[in-house]
Amino acid sequence: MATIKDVARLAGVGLGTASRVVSGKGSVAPATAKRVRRAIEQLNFRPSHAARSLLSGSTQMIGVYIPILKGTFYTPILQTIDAELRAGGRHMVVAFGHGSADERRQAIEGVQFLINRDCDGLIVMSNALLEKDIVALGREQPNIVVLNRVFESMRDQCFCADHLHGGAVAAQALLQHQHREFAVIAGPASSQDNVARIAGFMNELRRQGIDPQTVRTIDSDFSPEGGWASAKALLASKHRFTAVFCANDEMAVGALSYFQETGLTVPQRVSVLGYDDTQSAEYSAPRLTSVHIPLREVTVSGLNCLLNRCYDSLLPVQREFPINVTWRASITMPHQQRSATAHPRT
Amino acid sequence: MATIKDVARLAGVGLGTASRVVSGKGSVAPATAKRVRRAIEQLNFRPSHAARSLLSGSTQMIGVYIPILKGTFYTPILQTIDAELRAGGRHMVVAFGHGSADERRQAIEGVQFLINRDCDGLIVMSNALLEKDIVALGREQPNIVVLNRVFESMRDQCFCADHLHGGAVAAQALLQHQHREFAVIAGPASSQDNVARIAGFMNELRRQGIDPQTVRTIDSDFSPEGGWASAKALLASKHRFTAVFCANDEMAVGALSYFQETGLTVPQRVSVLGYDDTQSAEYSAPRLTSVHIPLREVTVSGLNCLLNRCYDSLLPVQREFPINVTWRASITMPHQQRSATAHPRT
DNA sequence: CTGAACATTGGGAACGTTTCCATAGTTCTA
DNA sequence: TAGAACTATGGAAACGTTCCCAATGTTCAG
Repeated sequence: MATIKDVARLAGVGLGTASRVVSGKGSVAPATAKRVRRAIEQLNFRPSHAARSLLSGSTQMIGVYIPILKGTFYTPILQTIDAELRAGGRHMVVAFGHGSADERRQAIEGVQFLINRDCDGLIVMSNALLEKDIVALGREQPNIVVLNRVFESMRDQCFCADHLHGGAVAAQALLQHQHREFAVIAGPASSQDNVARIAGFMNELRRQGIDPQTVRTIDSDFSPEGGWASAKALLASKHRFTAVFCANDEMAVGALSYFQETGLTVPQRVSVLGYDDTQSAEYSAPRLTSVHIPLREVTVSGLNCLLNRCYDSLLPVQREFPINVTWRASITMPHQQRSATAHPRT
Repeated sequence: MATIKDVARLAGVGLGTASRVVSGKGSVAPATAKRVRRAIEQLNFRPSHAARSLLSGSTQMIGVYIPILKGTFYTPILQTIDAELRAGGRHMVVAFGHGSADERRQAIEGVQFLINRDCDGLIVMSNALLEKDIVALGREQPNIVVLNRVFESMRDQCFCADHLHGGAVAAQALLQHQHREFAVIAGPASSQDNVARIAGFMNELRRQGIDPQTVRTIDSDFSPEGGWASAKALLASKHRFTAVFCANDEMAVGALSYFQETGLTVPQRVSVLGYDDTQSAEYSAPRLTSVHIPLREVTVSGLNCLLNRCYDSLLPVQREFPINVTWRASITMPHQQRSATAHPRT
């Protein structure tokens, strides 16, 4: 690989001049610049990032930690980060957890890995991390932004939609359609955003005169498998409900699948509401009505906040994110359906 | 950030000695090593990758280009690459295309970007790239491996399941269930692996005495939207069929969604077969029977081949990949169903 | 006791940039 | 026309490693 010295030699100029042409800083006589550019072309010279990083102390590299790359939730986030970053000539390096056990250790290791790789900044998503973990990590690399979760000790570096409100929106959607008997398929209790949306849902129910005690909640794990199994458990429990609120779309899809298997048609016999409005909601059978979280805006704001920290730029950052529901086909009025337990074919 | 000089000074040793302890090469007296390690601990020293790269000429970084991160096809690939790489202390940097128009230019730019970032090697997936593009790119960085597609000029760097055979497997699955009237929802004609699986499907049909002319094929785009629209077009065309072969799961899911909307129950009235056996097949409604491609093995083999090139390791590489079908609920015998066009409720 | 073999150590050179300073040449001002 | 103010240029220093060579100390065979 040609170096800038080769370029300088070929162009018959000094090292400094060649460098000035490459980086575009400082003044160079037009004729000289042209000669240098020709040499660059001829040698197919491209500056070494390693050398630049060494000198500048900046790698132009942002690390992203994602607990698991499965399902449709995280992919748009990565896509967004990559696009934004690459537009600015920087790049993204990713570390994934591999799911299953010991997520906390995985998260710590993953983030550590990214820090060791000299990332200028980090974007972290994890429910398994504890407050003290993030604090410890932050000591090594203060440029951290957290998505979809808030740590009290660093609120201004956390970007998260108001899931308490999101839960309320979900409840309203169902109440609006005259539903009064509910079931809930919740995410894991360890997930902060899950508990917020469930709490929001229950609060709104209470506010509208429905006793949260009457709703049967099953805790699951955000996966379609979990949704499927929860739907099964729900039906087995003989609890009466005309609508199910699922804490994310993946579980809703799993539930849809189970209902279909048992001949309980949606929405004719049960209404189903999803959450997140991810791609899996769009073409499920039936298409899933879901609470829409503007994840793109959340991501961009978080990223911008990070870039502002790392490179003192002044990118716009937004802290409030509107939540609404995307209406599709999985919800109808209950007088058009009979209670789920009434005639399950199972 | 502490440097190795600080470590040496604090430990009261020379630069070389400190370096020997850090890298674990060369001999150091146990007592000295201990002092150095303590200094490392105390200063929280971590070696600079930039400096190492500069000296060694290797970044320990593998670039991955993916045309678009949407749906469930590419995510397990990324997950696999990340896990394998990270286990070896290396890391992955990703560049995505943003879909839509001009995929070829996007792919070239994306790969160029990765090359400029000094990746030691590249994994590329793209149907839009031309033979000459990959050749040109290969001149700049010869360590390239291509997944799920084969370029004639670099067969040994391409890892791809035998989709011609995959298509045949698909046909057999349907024929086995007594189907004789078919429709096909195909991927884009520009996609090499798509045309292979369709050709394989048709060949097998012919071999078993069915005229491929009698099957109605609709070209689509691998997306659920496309599958949905194609299913609609299929029904509108009044073509008779008892089974649909979809060239990937995403389109199959879209088709399932459309069939559900129009009351055409699957598999009672139409059988649907997917391809790739991705996660979207697992919890669709009904669960989708799909041709299983061992994508993990393909990915690992490709990656290993690349690592062998980059770091002359001797990781195992596999070139033949078994294809079979994962049976779920979307296929049944046609005498249990009536031809799709017979009574569409539409 | 002597010299050879070996273990341990210190420090300079090099990797490929950018930045800064010094120098030379050129234009402008009074 | 003298000097000031620029512009254009070359090259040394520095970034943080690793590798190599030289130097020192230690052990051991004869």
